[in-house]
Amino acid sequence: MALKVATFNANSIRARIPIIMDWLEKEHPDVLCLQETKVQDPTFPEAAFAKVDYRALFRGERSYNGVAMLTKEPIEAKNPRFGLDDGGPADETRFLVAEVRGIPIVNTYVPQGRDPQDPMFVYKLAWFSRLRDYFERHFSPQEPLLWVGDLNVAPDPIDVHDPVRLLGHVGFHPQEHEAFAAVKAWGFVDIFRKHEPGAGQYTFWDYRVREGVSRRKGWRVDHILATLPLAEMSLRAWIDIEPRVAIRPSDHTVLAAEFDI
DNA sequence: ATGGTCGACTCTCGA
Repeated sequence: MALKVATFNANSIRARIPIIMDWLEKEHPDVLCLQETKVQDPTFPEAAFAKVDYRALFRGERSYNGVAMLTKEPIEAKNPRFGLDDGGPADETRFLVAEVRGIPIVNTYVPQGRDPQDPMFVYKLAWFSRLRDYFERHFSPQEPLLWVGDLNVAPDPIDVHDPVRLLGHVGFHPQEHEAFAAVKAWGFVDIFRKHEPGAGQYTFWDYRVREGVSRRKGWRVDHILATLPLAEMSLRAWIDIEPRVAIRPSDHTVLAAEFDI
């Protein structure tokens, strides 16, 4: 049986309802993880997704952040949980874990970092370290586990359009590479890379770069990672550009993967 | 090209 999982930084879920609904109807994913929903919980557009038979888990705030998970199947009762649990800032609008068909799925909106000189950059680096600790405390690399979301880091030179010029910028900084690699080293396989080894495949284009999509000025900062036993069951992974070029485009687009479980 | 453009919301901030 196939499990189709996708992730999308919506940059306002209310502004993207049409393209998200279209994508659900086109692809029928089992799970769609969303970041930057930018909406408080009472205003989350739950009914729109219920119309196309998706349940929603969400935790948001006004203007910033916000995570959600849309699923076809019920979420198992022992989950979900929002936020980290290490005594630091929980960041409930950036971290959501829920179990679908027995597989825990961690959906994160990693702090963007703003600028390497900004205190939020240090916070971002620490966030990766806190994530690794979370995985260490709650899970085993020998068990199926998915980590998806907007991780706000392009891991390798092939993941940005100009690795020479961009090296040292937020999102493509050696300290971020190190921090992300340390979490991956706990036991994750980059599922997109496993299936698509080529350069120039991006999930994000800065609005401010003119004709960024057609000129391929992108970044691969959204990711789907899996522990080894689950990675061995992955069938394919792909970036769907359509939500980015729709009438009301987002700056990110959809990343999806399919597993034979 | 250290700019540019969105989205949320007061107007400027975050990305």
